[in-house]
Amino acid sequence: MRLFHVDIKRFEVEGLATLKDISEELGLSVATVSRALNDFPEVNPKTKRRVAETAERLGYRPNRIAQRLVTGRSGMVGMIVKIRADMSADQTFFEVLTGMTAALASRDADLVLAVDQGDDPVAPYRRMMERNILDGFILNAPVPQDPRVAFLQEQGIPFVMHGRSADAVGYPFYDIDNRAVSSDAVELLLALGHRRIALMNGEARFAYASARRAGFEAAMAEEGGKVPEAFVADIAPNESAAYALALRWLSGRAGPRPTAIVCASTVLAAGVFAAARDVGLHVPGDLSVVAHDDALPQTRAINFAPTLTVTRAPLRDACAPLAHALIDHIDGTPSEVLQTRVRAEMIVRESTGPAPEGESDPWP
Amino acid sequence: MRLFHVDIKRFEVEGLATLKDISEELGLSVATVSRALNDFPEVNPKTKRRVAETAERLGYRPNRIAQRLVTGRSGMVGMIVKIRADMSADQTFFEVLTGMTAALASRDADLVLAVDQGDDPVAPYRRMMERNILDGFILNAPVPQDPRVAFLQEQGIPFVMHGRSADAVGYPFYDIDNRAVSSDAVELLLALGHRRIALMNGEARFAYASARRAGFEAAMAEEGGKVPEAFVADIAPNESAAYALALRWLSGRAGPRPTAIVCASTVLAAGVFAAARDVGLHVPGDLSVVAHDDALPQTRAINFAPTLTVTRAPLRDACAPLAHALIDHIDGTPSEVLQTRVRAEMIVRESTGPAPEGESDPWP
DNA sequence: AGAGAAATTCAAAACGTTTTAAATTTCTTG
DNA sequence: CAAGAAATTTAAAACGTTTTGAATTTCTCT
Repeated sequence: MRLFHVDIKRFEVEGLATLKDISEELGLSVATVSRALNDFPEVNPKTKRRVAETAERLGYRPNRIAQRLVTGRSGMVGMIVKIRADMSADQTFFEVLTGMTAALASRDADLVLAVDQGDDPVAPYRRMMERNILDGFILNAPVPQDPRVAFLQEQGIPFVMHGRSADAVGYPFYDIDNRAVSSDAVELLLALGHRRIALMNGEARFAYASARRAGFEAAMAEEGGKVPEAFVADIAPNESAAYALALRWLSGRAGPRPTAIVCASTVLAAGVFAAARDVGLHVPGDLSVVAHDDALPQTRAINFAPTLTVTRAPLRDACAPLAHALIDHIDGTPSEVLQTRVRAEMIVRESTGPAPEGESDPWP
Repeated sequence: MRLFHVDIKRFEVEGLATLKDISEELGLSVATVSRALNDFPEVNPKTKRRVAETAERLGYRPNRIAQRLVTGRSGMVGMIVKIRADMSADQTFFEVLTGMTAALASRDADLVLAVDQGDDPVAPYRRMMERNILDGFILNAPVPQDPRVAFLQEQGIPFVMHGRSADAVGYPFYDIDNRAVSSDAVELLLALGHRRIALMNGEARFAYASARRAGFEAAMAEEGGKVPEAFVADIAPNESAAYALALRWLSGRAGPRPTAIVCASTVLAAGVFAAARDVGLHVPGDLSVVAHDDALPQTRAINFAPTLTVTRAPLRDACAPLAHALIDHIDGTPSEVLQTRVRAEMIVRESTGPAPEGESDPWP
């Protein structure tokens, strides 16, 4: 690529002042102007005021590129968005996007998005890194042994993860206790007398799904129960997949009917509700349903009839902590103090009730 | 914001070579290494080869920040995405995104996205411009007297527009002939004997909707027809709005029933189909339907039953021309030669047929 | 061998900013 | 007033790359 300098200059913003302009007008050095604007303590307050006023008047704006060249920092952090073949993205996409944009803005940082449709999870990071413009990355949807982690750590690129790829990791993250998401739900249902509890989990490839399955199975094992394989399922995150599976479970075709189902999301719960209705089961009289709720506008648990009992962890609550963690990490804070674990809140609503009479037999 | 240099350096990529490393190893000047890598004609081919091989071996990658500082170019172009209050975006979003990303990559450029939920259309551009990192912008969904255009032109920032805000504009664009979208549909329907043709248009605030209304009304006027106001409607781009309006039209509550409807999108056509079915009308026997088709995967005209007659202009076809126009414009090509107008293709399928017997009376 | 032309490479400046360490100025004290 | 300390400002180098115009090298011809 042949780069030109002469013609391009006409596209530069007219009237933009540099430190040099300010220094000439005030009879100060460029270094002093820079130190004044950056609030260095040894600069006289009066000098600081004069510099600030002149900068304002001349419309000075720092050249971020020049800053980046010297400091290695641009104030821009990246996020890669995975696009599916059908041109959709995870439904949480915009929620995260807007929350993260706002949170980063409070730290004078900008979010830079890029999309990816490829098969190599690392390639888009490599590509964005090549520009050498970004300060760091925000990662989400971790898988066990996430190759992105290895790559970014090897390259020494700061990043934070929404979720985590393992229990103990060497990077900053914000994660809910996914074991507790399942075990809390199981404990509530056990307390209500349920013994045949099924898990409708998220996609197996994600780390959160592994943790939830582990938490579910551990809680069931505490009660002395071993759940049949058919009733612990990892499925695609859509209502129709949930509907089909729930139909099989509730029709008795897969074995004894569960009296309760723990769902990975409110979307799956909607499918379960529809299946229960279609086989003539009443929620919660015949079947109790608990779901995990990311508190997305489109899938509100309170919009369900009956209202949905949930483990609730608003996705949006992750944005500010993640943004701050990333900026702090870029500033030099060690990873260990930037790892946030939160427990989802159990909110009992109408979709859970006592196990039906005569339906307290455990899984065989 | 206080910027630091010392501690941050530990995040720099290990082992990255600079031009200086190459020049030292080969005993050449930094200038020659640069000129060799940038294929300057006066550099000896043998020298070029030696430089290229050494760069490859040392893992040299250009520091884009340094290039940007000298040339004013970063190879990154921006696009602002409007997010609605319900956390959704235009359904064309991902289609444009992926197409544009690929097209820009072929020009060694990257797309940088930012989201906006505010009320001021100009503010996000101002904010992104403040970083002084982007080479230009891609704009879409123009409105008449688009304030973004005025702002970016005043600031001398290169941009291209998908669509245009007026008939004659001073910036590069890629646009379909929206007048012809309507008039082509009307002409087809007139040729089939239809006289009572209604227009279900897009949102009035967009420039394309104005053009389509004008084209529709002009084509109907050619036939000596004046369409009643009630049958030329600007509506929200969703199926339920279309369904409700079509019900009113087809029930006869708004006046004589139209024998044909021209829809702004396939989404609206789906609403019209549903309404026709619900009032017992047959498509195309009782009602012909033509829609504009952006050829999005989710809203395929061939997925309709009966298959849909459309004016077709795949949204994706805009991506490469827009990407190239922007890079060329940044390179100095004048706007006038970067303005592309395309005519949508008329594809006649099953949803259009002759006007029903005894239904050839024009609008009153 | 010398002169002139052509080919090739180089030194230096530029881009705008930050920061180290030195220089300069101001203040305090005897 | 002079000396010393503290406060403030500055010169210079750095960041990595590009490009102008000059310098150097190579080639050709007499």
